[in-house]
Amino acid sequence: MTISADESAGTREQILVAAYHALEKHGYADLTIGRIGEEFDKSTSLIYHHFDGKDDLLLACLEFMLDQFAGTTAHSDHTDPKSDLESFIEQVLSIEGDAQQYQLMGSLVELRLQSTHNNGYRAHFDRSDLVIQNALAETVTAGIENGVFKQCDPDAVAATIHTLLIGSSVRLVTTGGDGWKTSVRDEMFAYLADRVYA
Amino acid sequence: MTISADESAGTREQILVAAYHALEKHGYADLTIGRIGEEFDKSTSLIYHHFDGKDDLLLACLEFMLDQFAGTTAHSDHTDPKSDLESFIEQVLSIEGDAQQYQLMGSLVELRLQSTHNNGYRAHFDRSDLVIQNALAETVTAGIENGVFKQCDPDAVAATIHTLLIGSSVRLVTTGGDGWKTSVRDEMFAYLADRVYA
DNA sequence: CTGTACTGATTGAACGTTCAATCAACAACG
DNA sequence: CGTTGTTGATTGAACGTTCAATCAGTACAG
Repeated sequence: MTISADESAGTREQILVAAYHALEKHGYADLTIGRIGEEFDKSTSLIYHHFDGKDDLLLACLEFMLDQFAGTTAHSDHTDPKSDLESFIEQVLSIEGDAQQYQLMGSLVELRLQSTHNNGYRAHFDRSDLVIQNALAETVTAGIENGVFKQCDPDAVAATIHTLLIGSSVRLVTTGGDGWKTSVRDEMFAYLADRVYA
Repeated sequence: MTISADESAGTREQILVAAYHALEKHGYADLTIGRIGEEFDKSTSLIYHHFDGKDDLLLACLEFMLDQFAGTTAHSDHTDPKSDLESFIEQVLSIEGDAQQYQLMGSLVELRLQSTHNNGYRAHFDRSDLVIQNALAETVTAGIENGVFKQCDPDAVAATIHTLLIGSSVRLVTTGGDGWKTSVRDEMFAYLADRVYA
């Protein structure tokens, strides 16, 4: 999932991509309008011609990323729900390898925390959680219909996995050790084996 | 767990308590040295006489809080490990009721996120995770020895619960809906019933 | 007299945002 | 065809605010 914008893209989209790259490079805490401006070839103040301000831009950038995610994840064929589930989990837990994705994950958690003060962000992450959880629940439902999974509550399983992955993301980007990681993975798979897999 | 400092306390501790209350009141994002100064009766600039700076003060405040936590939690008699475990979980999941504790939980997540840029914070939360996980693991171990719990890996169970609670904390302070909460609670207890309870 | 605790004023930097001015494209009109 | 008016994109400079940190000076204890 690489994001780029050639010169043909509209200015507004160029700015969105610039914000994305600035997030990758600096994280949210060190993100300034100036640094976003450095990531594209026009003037920094032009941003205010296309967006109401910093928050407006970042919110649009989040929507941009979520659409990107929804586009790639949605409409899986659901041939192998078990591997869909496990590779989704693995993708989160093994993100340390890619430095950019790792930084981006940190930025996303930082942005999520802004929901505390800002209702716009809160609305976004409410929707974001819904999208991700529904994708997970759909996978579980498909597995039940395939007979690969036993009867269970797909939404509850999805909510639990998602919450566990949020916790894992936070620990990944904020703590040093990784002894917890294999433990959590093992227990999560044991939970799935007990409660979900047929 | 109420924190206060009467006039007899040393100035350094008064400042720590002031920082704690400022965190409760404003959250980390809106926390300034000035606002910490408002929370105690001496001059704001006095802070720099007792601490190297903002980061130094907040780190000391975190240590202060962790010691407080370790003091109250440690040395439980472990008579009823099952209820110890469940009330710990419930305490996190039901924090919305207490506005101050809720704000503080948000602040703690915000502070945790600083580990991304700041090694001092990272070291603290490494230790903090260790303390909490060890407390949980001790409870599980006690349960196994009591015969209330079946044979399992106490550290792995502790890591999983702790990660799930971190994720829950983040969702609690950052999202609106709470449909996920009862789902997660139910699945978590089902996980415990399958993997831990005898 | 010496050092420690403490204070109020001040500094300097960073940052989001605004704004007047310029430029390029294009349509209308005589 | 050439002039003029209009609109949106773009720029660089500047403003106002916030905030962490510093500093010179005062009070007081030993």
